Amino acid sequence: MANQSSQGGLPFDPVQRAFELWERRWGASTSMLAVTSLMRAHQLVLAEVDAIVRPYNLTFARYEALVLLTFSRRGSLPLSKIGERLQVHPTSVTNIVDRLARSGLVERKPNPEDGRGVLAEITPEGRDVVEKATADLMAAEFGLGALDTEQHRTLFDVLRDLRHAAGDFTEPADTALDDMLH
Amino acid sequence: MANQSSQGGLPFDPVQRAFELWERRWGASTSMLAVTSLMRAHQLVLAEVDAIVRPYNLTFARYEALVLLTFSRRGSLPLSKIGERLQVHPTSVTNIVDRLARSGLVERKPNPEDGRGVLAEITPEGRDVVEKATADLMAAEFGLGALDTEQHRTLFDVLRDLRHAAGDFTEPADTALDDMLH
DNA sequence: CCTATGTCAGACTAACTGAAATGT
DNA sequence: CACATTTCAGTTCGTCTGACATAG
Repeated sequence: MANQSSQGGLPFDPVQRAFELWERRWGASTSMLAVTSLMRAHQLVLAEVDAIVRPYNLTFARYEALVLLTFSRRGSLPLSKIGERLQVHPTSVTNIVDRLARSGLVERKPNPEDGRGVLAEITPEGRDVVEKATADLMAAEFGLGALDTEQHRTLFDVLRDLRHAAGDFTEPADTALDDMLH
Repeated sequence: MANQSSQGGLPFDPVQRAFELWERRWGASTSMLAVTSLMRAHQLVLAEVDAIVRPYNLTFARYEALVLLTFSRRGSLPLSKIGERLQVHPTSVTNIVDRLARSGLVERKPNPEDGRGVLAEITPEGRDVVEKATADLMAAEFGLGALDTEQHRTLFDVLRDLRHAAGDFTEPADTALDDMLH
């Protein structure tokens, strides 16, 4: 993407600097430290994955929608389901699917089970693009190559607590994933 | 903000579900798991802090710019410095400062040390708004009240490694912050 | 002359509101 | 009828490019 965030490189950690100044003014706040870290890390990672996926005329959001379709049994899903799973606004789903359809990666179909509904169905070309983009993303380790598996897992664990508290899902904590990773 | 992301609440963890399906198709990728977690957590936290700060007619980005100004010696900074510190694009800085100026929280001044430059200077009303918004954010623990100090710190540590690898800053790892927090 | 600072116009992504069409 | 699904028009936010005026 060669965007703003990938060129800078300050001689000090701006997040830590902000924390120190903050502390003098309002007292130490570890949540401020964590939130600031999260915002900045997100910006950097998003820039990287967007750049990787850009040659396929995708954004990361569009890529995620495409992946979701490949995971469905029939290769198609109602737009409403896409919005629910990816947590994107209905009008944004319309927009994302339009964009994918214009690129020929997806087709709009009427939903045979619901006259109101529209299905987005992935095309063969869409499947091809997903495979290629996925290979690139995995080769680049989604921009997280500098972290080890332990750290990936730590991130997931802490952020899962966060997401759960924020209402992202209601399922009680389970151990299924622990089994898979060990 | 009462936006899209705060209403849903799936009966299962969508990130974990995606990871499981992913694994069957392309093999386990802990970086995929971490990135997906990061994206989703960011969305939720941003929605929360934006909502907290909204009554002051601020977004979190505008709030951050305002805080940065209160940290400066003279209460003013060149727009270029603001962009550098917050990692936002020059045209976005112009935009953010315009918006703050329209609300009377900031004033544009010519830079006496550089005829090309413009300073954004925080107004007394701006200082007042920062104090109030900060109190609200700290009361809400920046939306991270569900996590403990240990987890905040863990998040910072892992994300600092990530940011460092992504070129956010060049300083070698140091222990100053460890001293402060223990 | 070359570079840095900021602004402007214009495109793009995505979220949001509110309203409407269409079906269940 | 109330409700759900999707679309549309219009707004906001922030990023980006490319061009430009101005000044170091």
